Amino acid sequence: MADGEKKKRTPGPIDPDNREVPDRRGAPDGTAGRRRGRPRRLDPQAIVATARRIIDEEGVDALSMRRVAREVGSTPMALYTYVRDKDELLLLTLAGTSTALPRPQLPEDPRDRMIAVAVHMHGLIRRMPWVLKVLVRGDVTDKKALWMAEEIIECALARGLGEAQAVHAYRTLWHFVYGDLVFTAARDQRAAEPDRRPSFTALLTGQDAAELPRLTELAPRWEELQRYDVEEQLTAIVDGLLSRARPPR
Amino acid sequence: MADGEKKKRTPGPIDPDNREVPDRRGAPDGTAGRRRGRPRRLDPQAIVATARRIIDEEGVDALSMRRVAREVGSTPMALYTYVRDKDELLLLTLAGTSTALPRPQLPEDPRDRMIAVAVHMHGLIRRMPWVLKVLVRGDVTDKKALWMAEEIIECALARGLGEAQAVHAYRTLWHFVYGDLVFTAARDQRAAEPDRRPSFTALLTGQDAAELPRLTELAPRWEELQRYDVEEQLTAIVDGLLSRARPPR
DNA sequence: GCAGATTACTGTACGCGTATAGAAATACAT
DNA sequence: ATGTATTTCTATACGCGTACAGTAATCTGC
Repeated sequence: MADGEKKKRTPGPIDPDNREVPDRRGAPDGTAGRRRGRPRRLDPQAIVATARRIIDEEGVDALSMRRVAREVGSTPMALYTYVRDKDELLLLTLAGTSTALPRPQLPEDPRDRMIAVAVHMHGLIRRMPWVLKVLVRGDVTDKKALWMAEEIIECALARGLGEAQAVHAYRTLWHFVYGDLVFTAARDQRAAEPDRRPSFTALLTGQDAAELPRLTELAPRWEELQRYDVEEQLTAIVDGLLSRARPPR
Repeated sequence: MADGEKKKRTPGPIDPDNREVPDRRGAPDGTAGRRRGRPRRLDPQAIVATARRIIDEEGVDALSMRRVAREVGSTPMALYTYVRDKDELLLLTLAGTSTALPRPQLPEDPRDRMIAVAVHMHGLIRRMPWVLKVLVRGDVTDKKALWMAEEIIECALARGLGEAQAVHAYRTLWHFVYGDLVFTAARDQRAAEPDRRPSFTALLTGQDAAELPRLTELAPRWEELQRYDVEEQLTAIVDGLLSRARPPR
């Protein structure tokens, strides 16, 4: 009790896989021994379930700690017994969501397979854009999504990349996918707002034309030129990454 | 006045380039005619300047509308006469900041030049991580930063890419850079927190090993394997993108 | 002078995430 | 029984971004 760090947040964490963690402290064996302190009145699973329901029904913006607390019949701060902060709640909510996602049919060729997985990854998140905010915090915490990393790395290795190179390739692809999704989402949202801020292309005037001739030239078609096919870009990236392999002899 | 949309936010916007917009409404010619309504008591420039000072001195987390209002001797809501929301204030703050950034020496070869610009871009933002939050909202609003887009696109064209391809290449590079920065920042922050959440590699147990053999194998070295050299990855991406050029004949 | 019109600002309020302090409810050692 | 340790939950409070409604100060046309 001297000046060391105090232990906090002792309660068992919520397991993403819908199995209650049986409180390792109660009994040394597997049998969930009785807890020591005040008994729980909240069900950790119910908290996550409520959060998920709110998100499903009204979108991620409708989710608030106060709202969840109200709906599970408690106070906001009580939730903090089970989650460190709102982000953690989101993370747990996400972890349970992607459980039932079918894997697509994948090509045999490692290169094509890599591309296909990356495209799949992109499309997956594109359809549930709210996870973007969460994914930054905990990398891909969901085991159900790890097969994509596994596949990409495996393919990279099959094409002769070293272990480090293969992992780097995975991260590079993921970073691009993430960046693309963030900006696409931002642009979509911007387009939805009525009084949009002028695109930078509108700012290009006389004196800029001298310094930025190419941008000035392309400005009128800028919006249109921006739109690319993600698969094409991913293909290019994959080819670039795979070109780093030492040639198979 | 019937059922049309009401006009709001009539006040002239703040010009990023530190020149006051002279209120186009007062007089048709250039002379800044007298304004019509109640005279201003706040200086738009001062608002942005104060925001910038707070960020420089105490970091972006210290910035709040209330704080800025207090420091310019006004009320929070008064600021909303000049900026639509906090994000816009951040955007304006950013726009003025990057003014005095010197361009680096660049290689002549288009490919190397592309890579160099992308690396420069990455390093630039890496040194002021708070801009990440802002950049999503408005694309690159700062004219002083547009030369990088210009250079990249120009190089891509020089290497035989079509106009659309060149713009796509720029966006692809930018999306990757952005994604990389976001995740790197997130990881740095996570590492700084004492009680870090277990990395996914710690979650891999028995049954996972069967489904995810490669990840399980790499798990012990995961943290180390993640770290890549950005320039290497950018080089690979650039090469991949440039390989889409139709061969110069 | 005086009545709008127009612009700039004030006051109040809402819901938010969460820090902090303490109260309540249990198990366990005495 | 009685304290003590442990855990869970409650109460209160802070600062946040900003919606909304009103007030104040100026210009313009009469």
